[in-house]
Amino acid sequence: MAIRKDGQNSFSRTTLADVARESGFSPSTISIVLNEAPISRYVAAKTKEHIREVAKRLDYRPDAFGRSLRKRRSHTIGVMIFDISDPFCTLILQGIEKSLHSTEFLPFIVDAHNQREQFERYLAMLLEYRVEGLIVVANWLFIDIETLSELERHRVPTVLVGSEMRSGPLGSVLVNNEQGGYLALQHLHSLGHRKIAFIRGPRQLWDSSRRWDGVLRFAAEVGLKMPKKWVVELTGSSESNSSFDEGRSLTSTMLQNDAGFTALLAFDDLTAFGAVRALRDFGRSVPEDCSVLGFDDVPHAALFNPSLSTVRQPMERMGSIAVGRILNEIQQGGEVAPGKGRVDLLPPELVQRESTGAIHPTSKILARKIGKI
Amino acid sequence: MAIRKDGQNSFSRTTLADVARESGFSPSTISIVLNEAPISRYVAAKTKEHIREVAKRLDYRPDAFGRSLRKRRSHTIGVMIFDISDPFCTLILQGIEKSLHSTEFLPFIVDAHNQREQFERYLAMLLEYRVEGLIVVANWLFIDIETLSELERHRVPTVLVGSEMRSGPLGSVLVNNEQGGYLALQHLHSLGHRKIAFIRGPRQLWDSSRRWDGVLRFAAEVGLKMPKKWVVELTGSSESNSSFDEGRSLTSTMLQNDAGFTALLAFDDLTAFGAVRALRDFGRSVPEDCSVLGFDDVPHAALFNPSLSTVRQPMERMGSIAVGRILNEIQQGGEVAPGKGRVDLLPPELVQRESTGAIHPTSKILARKIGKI
DNA sequence: CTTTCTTATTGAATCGTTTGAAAGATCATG
DNA sequence: CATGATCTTTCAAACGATTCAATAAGAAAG
Repeated sequence: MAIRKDGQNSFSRTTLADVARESGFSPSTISIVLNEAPISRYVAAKTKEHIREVAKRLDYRPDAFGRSLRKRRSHTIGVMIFDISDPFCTLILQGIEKSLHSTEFLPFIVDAHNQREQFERYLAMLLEYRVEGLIVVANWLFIDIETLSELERHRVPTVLVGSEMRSGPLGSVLVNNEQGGYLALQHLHSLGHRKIAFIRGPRQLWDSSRRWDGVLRFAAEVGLKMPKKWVVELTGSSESNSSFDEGRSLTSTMLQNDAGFTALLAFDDLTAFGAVRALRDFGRSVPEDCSVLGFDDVPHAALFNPSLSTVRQPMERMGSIAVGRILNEIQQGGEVAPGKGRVDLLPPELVQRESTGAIHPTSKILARKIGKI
Repeated sequence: MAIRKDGQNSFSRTTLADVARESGFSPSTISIVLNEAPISRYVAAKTKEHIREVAKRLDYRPDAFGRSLRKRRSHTIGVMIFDISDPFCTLILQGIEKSLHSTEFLPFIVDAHNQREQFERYLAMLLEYRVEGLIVVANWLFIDIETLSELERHRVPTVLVGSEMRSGPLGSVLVNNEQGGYLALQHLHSLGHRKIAFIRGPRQLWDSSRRWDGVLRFAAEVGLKMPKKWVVELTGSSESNSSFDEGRSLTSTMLQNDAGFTALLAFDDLTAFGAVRALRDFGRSVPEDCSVLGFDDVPHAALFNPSLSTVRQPMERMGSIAVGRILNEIQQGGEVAPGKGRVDLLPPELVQRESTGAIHPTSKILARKIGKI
C-alpha cells in the first residue's frame, strides 16, 4: 500500500539497517546506542540523541527473532497450564504474571486442556521457542513419572506449582495439604460438630491423600469417629464442572443413606458447591442444618450463597514463589541449582464465612420439635 | 555436565549442522527432509530414513528463532486478554485455543490486567515477536480511539472480541447486546413481572448502552413503566470483583428506598450475584420474593445457589469466529481484507434456571398476610 | 617525534535455519 | 555421442540483530 519516501514497501518493517542508512551511522552503533550497551559510554551524546530520534521517527522495533538468535536467549518463561478455565489455575497464573512483570522475561502461556497429547505438543513448541524456564501449573495431575522424566531431560529449569511429585527431581511449590486437612477438620470440630461427612479427593491424586492424612491426624487426636457411610471419594474425571456434579450426587446418596451428619468437609470448593446444592434439594439449609467447608478459596467462594467457608491456598503467592525459584535457577546458569527438587510447602489459611456455623443441638432441634407439635 | 560422545557440551542443543555432520549429508538436505518440502520428493527414500533416524537419535528440535528469522514468519497469533481472571475472558480464550489447535499457529497469550500501561508494553512485545495476527479480548473496554488507531498502524490483522468500537476500522466479534437486553426484559415480563429494578452497565462502556437500548425497546413495545428510583448504574471500576460489590450495594440502596419491585435485571452475572446477596440480607428470597436475571452465563452461574437465570453469550463461539477471521485476513496476505472493520453480532440465548420465576401476587402475598395476623 | 591513552565509530563474523540456483549423477532419445 | 530429461544432493546467500576486534583521530605523556 503506502510507499515510504525511501522507496521501500512499508510491509517490510523497519530494520536496524534502515535506521543506520537514515541516520548515517553504522548498524553497530545503532545497536549499541539503543541497547545502552556498556561501550555506549564512548558514543558522543549528540550521536546518541540523533540515533534515538531517527529510530523513533521510523518506529523501529528490534526483531525478537534476530536478537534472540544472536544472543541465544529467548527472554521467555514457558507457563504450562493444565486447565485455564479452572479458577484455581487462574489465580496462580496471575501471581506468575505479576512477578514476571518486573523482570526482563515474558511469559509464554499455553493451556493443555487437561490432555496429555496437548501437553506434549505444547511442550515441544515451548522448547522450540527456547523458553529459558518452565512453570507447570498442575491443578489436576495426570502426568506420570514418564512424562516428567521427559521434562527433566530438556535441561530447562522447571518448577511444578500446585501439585507435588511423589518422587523425582522436579521442584514444586504447593500448599501444605496435610496441614490444610488438619485445619479443616479442626474448624468443624471446634464448632461442635461430631457427625461429619467427608468427600475425599480422587485416589489418583497424590495431594488428596496428603490432605486426608491431615484429616486423620486431627481425628486421631480428638478421637473422632468416622463411619464409612459418611466417607466418599471423587473419581477424578478431568471434565470442567465434574467435581460440582460429583459433589452433588455423592452428597445426595449419603443423605439418602443416613442424613444424620451435621457438617460436611468437601475436597475442594466446587465439590462444596455441589454439596450445598444437594443439601438444599434435600430440604436442609446451610449452615443451619448442616455446615459445609470447602478447600482452595476460589474467587467465587466469597460470592456464593451462602458464602463458602474454606481453607485457602495462597495461590498468587504460589505463583510468585515459583517465578522466584525459576529466576534463581536461570541465574545459576544451568548448573545444578541448590534448591533443585526442593518442595516448598506454603501454609494454608482457614477462611470462615457463612457456610459453617456452630451446632445448636438443644435450641434448634428443640425449636423444631415444638414447631411440629 | 554430561558430555556427548561427539565431544560437544550438551548444554548447546543439537542443531541442524549436528545432524548433518552425524548423518553425512548437508544441512540443506536435512532441512528439506525434515520439513517435507516439495523437493524432498527427489530425496532417496533411504536417505530420508537415515536422516530421520539420526535426527530422532540426537533429539533434534528446529530452533524457532532461526527458522522464523529466515522464513519471516512467526507462526504465532497474539492474544491480548484484558483480565484473565474474568471468567468471561476465560471461555473466549478457550474457544480461541481450541480453534487454533488445528492450525499451524501458536497463541501467544498476554494479560493486560486491565491496565493501559501493561496493554501497551505487551503490545510492543507482541509486535517484536512478529505475531501474524492479533486478537484482543476486551471484557471491559478502557482503550480509547487513540490506542486503537495505534493498533491499526501495525498492519497486523486485528480482531476485537467481546466489545465493539463505536467507530474505527477494527473488526469485532460480539454478542448482539441490543437483542440480549430485549430478551432479558421480555423474559421477566413474560413471567408476569411489572415492577422491575434495573442495574445498568457503566456509562463508559459502549456495549452497555446497546444492551440498554434493547431493554428500552421492549419496554416501549409493552408500555412498561420504568421509574427512576429503580434504575441504577454501575460505575465501572476495573477491579476484580467490583461488579459483585456494586451490585450488592446498589440493590441494597434500592431496597431501602422502595422495596416494591418483584424482579431485578442485572448488567451481568456478577452483578446479579451481588443483587441476590443484597436481597437475601434484606430478608427476601430469590426467586420467591424477587426474580433476578443475569447476563453472560459465566461457568459458575449454573452452580450458584439458586442457579442463575441469565442471557448467555456464546463465548466459545466468539473465540473461534475471531480466529477464523484472523486466519482469513492472514491468508489475504495483508491486502485490505474484504471483511475488515466488519462487526459480527452473535445471537444471545436466554437460559432459564432457578433465579427467575413467575410472580404469584395473590397466593403468596395473601399467605404472608395471613401468617402475620 | 614517538608512544600511550582515551574517545568515537565501524567491519565482519556469528547465531540456526531455509531456499533458489546450480552441480553431479544417471539414463534415455535422436 | 551429443542433448536433454530426470534424480539426488549441495552451495551460498539471505533473515536481523549483537559483539569482538579493529581502526582512526586527537590528546597527553615521555
